[in-house]
Order: sequence, then structure tokens, then C-alpha cells
Amino acid sequence: MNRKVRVRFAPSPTGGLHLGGVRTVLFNYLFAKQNGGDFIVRIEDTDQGRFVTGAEEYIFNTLKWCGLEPDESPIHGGPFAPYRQSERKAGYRRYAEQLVKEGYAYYAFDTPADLDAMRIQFKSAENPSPQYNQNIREKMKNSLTLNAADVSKLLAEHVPHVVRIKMPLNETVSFTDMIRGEVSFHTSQVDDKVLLKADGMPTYHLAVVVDDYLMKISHAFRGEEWLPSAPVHVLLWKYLGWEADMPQWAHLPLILKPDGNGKLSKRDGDRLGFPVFAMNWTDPATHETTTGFKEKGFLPEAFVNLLAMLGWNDGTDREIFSLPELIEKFSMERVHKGGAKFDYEKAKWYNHEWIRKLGVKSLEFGVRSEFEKAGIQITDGVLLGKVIGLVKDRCTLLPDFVQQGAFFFQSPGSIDIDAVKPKWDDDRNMFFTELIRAYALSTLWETHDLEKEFKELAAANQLKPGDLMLPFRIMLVGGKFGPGVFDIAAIIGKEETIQRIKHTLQLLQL
RNA sequence: GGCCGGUUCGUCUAUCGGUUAGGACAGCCCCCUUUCACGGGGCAAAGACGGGUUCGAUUCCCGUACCGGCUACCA
Repeated sequence: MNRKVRVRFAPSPTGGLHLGGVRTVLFNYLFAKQNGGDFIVRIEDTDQGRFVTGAEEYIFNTLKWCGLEPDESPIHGGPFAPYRQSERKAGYRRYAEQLVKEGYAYYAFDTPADLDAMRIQFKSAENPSPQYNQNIREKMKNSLTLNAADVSKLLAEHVPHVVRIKMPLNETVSFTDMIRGEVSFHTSQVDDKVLLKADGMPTYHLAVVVDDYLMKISHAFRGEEWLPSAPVHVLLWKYLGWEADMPQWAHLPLILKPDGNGKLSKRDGDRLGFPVFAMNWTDPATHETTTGFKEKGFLPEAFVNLLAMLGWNDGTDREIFSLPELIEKFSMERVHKGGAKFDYEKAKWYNHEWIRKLGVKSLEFGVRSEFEKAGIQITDGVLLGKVIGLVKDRCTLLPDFVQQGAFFFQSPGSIDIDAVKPKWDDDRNMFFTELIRAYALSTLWETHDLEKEFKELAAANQLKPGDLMLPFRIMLVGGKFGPGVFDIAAIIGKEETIQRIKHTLQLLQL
């Protein structure tokens, strides 16, 4: 096979895009870009009952934030438009009809009530969930059990019906999965899935095969939850006569919840206090907002990096990769078979690493907006750059910059006076009073000058600098945190430094 | 229940038959730091179980157990 690599991400727009979805996008994207191929996004909106306004737009915003731009999609356009299955509705029926004509599928006229009745009737301890399969179909109302005349009549009267695939009696369907190797299924164990719904829309099963064929998809990657229906898809490729064009499959392992077992859901994030969606998602019906990684303060570089490492590694100890590096190193063969529990602590570590790795310039925009969100307007860009450089090593998430650096832009909102009081005495009071005088006369205002002066003054008063630096820090930043005290004093300047010392001295007098 | 998939430290993972089973996150200890971090050093921590195959199995095969996914006119 020597055709162009074309992969697709096919989400159904029903809500926020969660971790697993973005990882599927990422693996698709990496594989496509590595092979000089195309990355297509196709919207699988065949279930009109589940339409959610804003969900599609959200998906594209998310991809943009992650830097995973599609080559073709409903909004990017492309030679195989339309890319929304709802807009391709008219095209599917003929394939379903073709399958019926050739004996690979059949019409079924059972109503939803009939199906419910069937499930109740055949339900037993050994078979808790009866399927519409090769045994049951003999007992149902379909073009296999009805005579031709009746079928024609029902069809002519437009009686609601679906088209179901007719699973062969006794065959083994197998295919080679890029991650799992050969996977086999016995057709007697697979049910007669609906291909075309009564409303004329295809189900996922038909649509995915038809569109992957029409859009010349070369490799199909999706979550492991699709494995059980893979034999249906493989058979469809064969029955439609497209076997030679069938894409290579890869079923990705699931991302599991950190505690217990089971796949990660939005609820787990709410429960355990971490994001699951890539970006904030507001449910249009309930107006409930679910926090995303972006809004939580993650960098897209870190988000992509941590997602890639959930189930893949390059075979070395290396853990930090940029997107271009991932494109170069990625390989589907090195993707794990087993699911991975999501570890939020590790996720934060990736972000911390990226904050450290990225230069001041790359962080500026994000940090500035965090300050603005906190009500602090940044007017001095040079100052902002200095502050970022000084505190970034101690920031894990973007909002940490506010906590670590707000005092550079405004006087501390509160002073942790209780941390100073117990050890406060006249000597110290005297020292700081003198310090104000000394600093006021300083002509040099660099870190080391300030430190030197401070220590000389302490020595002259026979005081240990260690007993004075914590109070000084609290005067400048309000609490026991932040970078080196003299760095802070140097940056906020003479006037502000003296002002803050005076302010705390006043507080201590009360 | 059935079908399919999975199984190495608490977590993410390396190992393509021969290793003191390596790394990272988290934890603990020490150093550095006159705040808190960063950083450096160290400790503790794993091949689910039972059979094979083999000179030798974490690695290959089978079985068991456990976990997960699917079992809709949803994707």
C-alpha cells in the first residue's frame, strides 16, 4: 500500500472535549504530520437528538489552543466537503440499499416497542441483554421473515423501518490492529447492528465506513471502546467492495480514573478536583461550567506533552517533548495496550517543567492575563518580564504567578503581622527605622548593594541578619513567600521599599 | 451472562530470553537556601497466580484470577 496518509478525528458534538478525545486527536495529528499526510476533522452528528449548540465550535477552539489544526474540516474546508455527516445524509441510503440488494443487509420493521418486548421476552439469567442477532432475527418483523410482497407493500406505504446488517452465520472476522496485533471475532457473537435509522440517518457504523472510504482515509485511530464493533466495520468494507481500501486500524487504550477503575469521566474531575475537559465548557441547557485545563492555568505545550505520554513513550527516559519533537519521535507501535490512570500531580509537573523551559517572552501573554483576571493591570512590560524571570521557577500553574508576584505591582493587601510580632522588640524597631534612613540616602539600588547595607547595619547594631530578614520579607510581600528579599526591594524601588517598611512599622505600633 | 481487550513499584512507564528489573511523579531523609520554592544527593517501592517451552523466563504459549470495554434506531 503506497497511498497518501490521511487520518481523521470524528467527534460527535455533544459537549466538552475531554482528555481522551484530545489524545486521540493528538495521535492522529502526530501520525499524519510525521508521514506528510492530512489530518481531517469530520463531525459525526448523525444523532439529531443529541445535538448540543456550541459543541462543534468548542471542538475547533480546543484544537486551535492545542496547536493541532486540521487540514480539512467543516470550517477549514477541503476537497471532500461537506465534513458534517448531517449534511451528507442523502448519500448514505444508496449504500444501505446496495447492501440489502446484495443480501448483506435487510429491512427491519420492528418498532421500538417491539424491540423492548423482545428484550424482555428473551431476557434470562444466562442472557441478561438479548441482542438482535442471527437467532432473534428469525422471530422479528423484517425482510428475512416477511415475504417479498409484504415487504414491498410496507416499503411502498413508507412504514418506518431500519436497515440492519446481516451477520454471517459462522465466520471469523479478523484484522490487524497497529497496537494490538491480530484481533479476531466470531460472527455468531456479533449482533445485526442497525446501519440506517428510521429517520434516514446512518448510524455510526455505516457512516464511518462510507465516509472513511469516500474521504480516502488511510489509517483509522479511535478509542478502545470501539473494538467490539470493529468486525461490523471490517465486514462492511468487504461487503461494499472496498476491502482493498480499508484503512489500517489502531484502537487506543483508555484513560482511566485515578482512583478505583473505569474510564475517566467529567464527574471524576468534579469529584477529585481536577479538570477533564481541555477548555472551559458551559452546558447550554444547565448553564453549568466545567473548568478546563486551559483556564486552570496549563500551557498548551504542557497539555499536549502530558497527553502524549499517557500511553506512549519514545523508549528512553525522556519525558519532555515539544510538538515538533513528538511529530518526529511518535510511533503507533510504541503505544501501550493497557489503559492509563490519569495522575493530576504528574500533569502539574509537566506544566511546571514547561513554565521553567519556556522563555519569559512566551509566558508573557498568559501571565499578563492572569494578573488582569486578578484585577491587576500591567502597564510596565519590562517589569513584567523581570518578575516572570524571577518567579517562574516556583510556579506550577499560571495563576501561581499572581500569588508569587502581585506584590511587585501593588502593595501587599495584607501583612502577616502575627508572624513578626512574637519576636519583635525595640532593637528591631530601631534597626528598621535606621534602615529607612540608610536606604533613603542610598545612591545605589541594586540587589547586592541593598544586601550589603542591610547586613552592615545589622552588624553595627549587633543583630543577626537572620532575625531581621523574615520581618523585612513580610514588610515587602506580606507573608513568608516570594523570591530573594533584596531582589524584591531592588525591583520595587527605593520609594516603595521605604513606604512598605514604614507601613508595617506603623502596624506594629498599634 | 456473553464477546473482546488488558495486567512491571501507590501512579505513568523502560526492558524487544540472560539486568543488582532502569527512569519519572508522589512519599520519606539529607544538603543547598537567614522565606517558600528550584536544585543536588539518598531511602523505600514492582513483574497477579499456576502450568508449560527453554540451559535460562518479566519477556514466548496455555489456563486461572482480577480489572476494563462493549452488549441502543448513541457515538
